[in-house]
Amino acid sequence: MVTSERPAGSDRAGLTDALVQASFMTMAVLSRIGAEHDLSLTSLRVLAILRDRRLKMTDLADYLGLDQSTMTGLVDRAEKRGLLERLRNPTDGRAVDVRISPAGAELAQRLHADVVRSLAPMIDLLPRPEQRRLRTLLERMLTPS
Amino acid sequence: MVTSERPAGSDRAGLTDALVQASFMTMAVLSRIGAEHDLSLTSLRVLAILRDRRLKMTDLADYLGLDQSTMTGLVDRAEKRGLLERLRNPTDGRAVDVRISPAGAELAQRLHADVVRSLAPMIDLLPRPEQRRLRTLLERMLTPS
DNA sequence: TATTGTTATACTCTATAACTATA
DNA sequence: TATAGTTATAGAGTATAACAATA
Repeated sequence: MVTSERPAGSDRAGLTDALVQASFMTMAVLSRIGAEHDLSLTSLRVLAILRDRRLKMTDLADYLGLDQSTMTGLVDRAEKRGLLERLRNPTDGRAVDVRISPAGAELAQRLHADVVRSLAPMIDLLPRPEQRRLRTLLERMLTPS
Repeated sequence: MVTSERPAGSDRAGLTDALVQASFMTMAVLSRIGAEHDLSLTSLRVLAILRDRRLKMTDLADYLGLDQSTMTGLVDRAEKRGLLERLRNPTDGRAVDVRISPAGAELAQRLHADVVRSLAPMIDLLPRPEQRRLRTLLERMLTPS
């Protein structure tokens, strides 16, 4: 779970705990950066996802694992702040597309740079070659090739 | 000018992205497991933290990076469900200690096992020796030794 | 005076249920 | 009928400000 003690039964438990702990640390950084711009973790994610994509409300909700009604509120608030735009879907009259605005794209870029910069102190606790190894291992775990 | 070496900013960006992606994946698993027991990610964490510790409200809030007033509500709800107990702090009349209850400890153990089991499919995408390497790298990053 | 915790308040996030419009 | 999206509603999570009790 969160604590770092390892029940001496399974090998997997140790890696699980390390992964969970690293995740909470990462999320804390993302949360702080979001909060500095009045953005929740979810809004941060929406912005990141829409950086290079235009999606229907439904697809966005599926992507985030949220209900459609939740998406409505999220997009409402982001649109009101000028970060996103709602558009008519050209092929389905019921659907609504969401696209990032120029201001939103600019913010998203700044946020990403901020995340990289904020995680650097943690990452740099590893020497460069180990950083590369860690990245490779994580990517192999994320991409069931 | 401080950096005369090849800055490898893109190196760091790659690891950052992998770390963020792995974290979101991990958090999704934790959220789902929490939701199955009507627990938020934060409540899940509280339970995990108190598994082997008894803490003052303030220390708990600091640990989680939350305001004290937020802790009040979290502990209220968990206490009402019989998962935690409030206790008088023996040395400071203002302070309130929080301790996990027997029922809470039992649930926490079940949750931890659930997390290990749920992350196993992802973890097992790596062969065992690589799992050990990943764990070592993560722990080295988490523990500024 | 400073610290600990709670309460009051307000806003965001979230899901469920009911609704409208389109397919 | 089924799907896409919104609205209404309710509850949890969160912070800020004001407060009481204790140090």
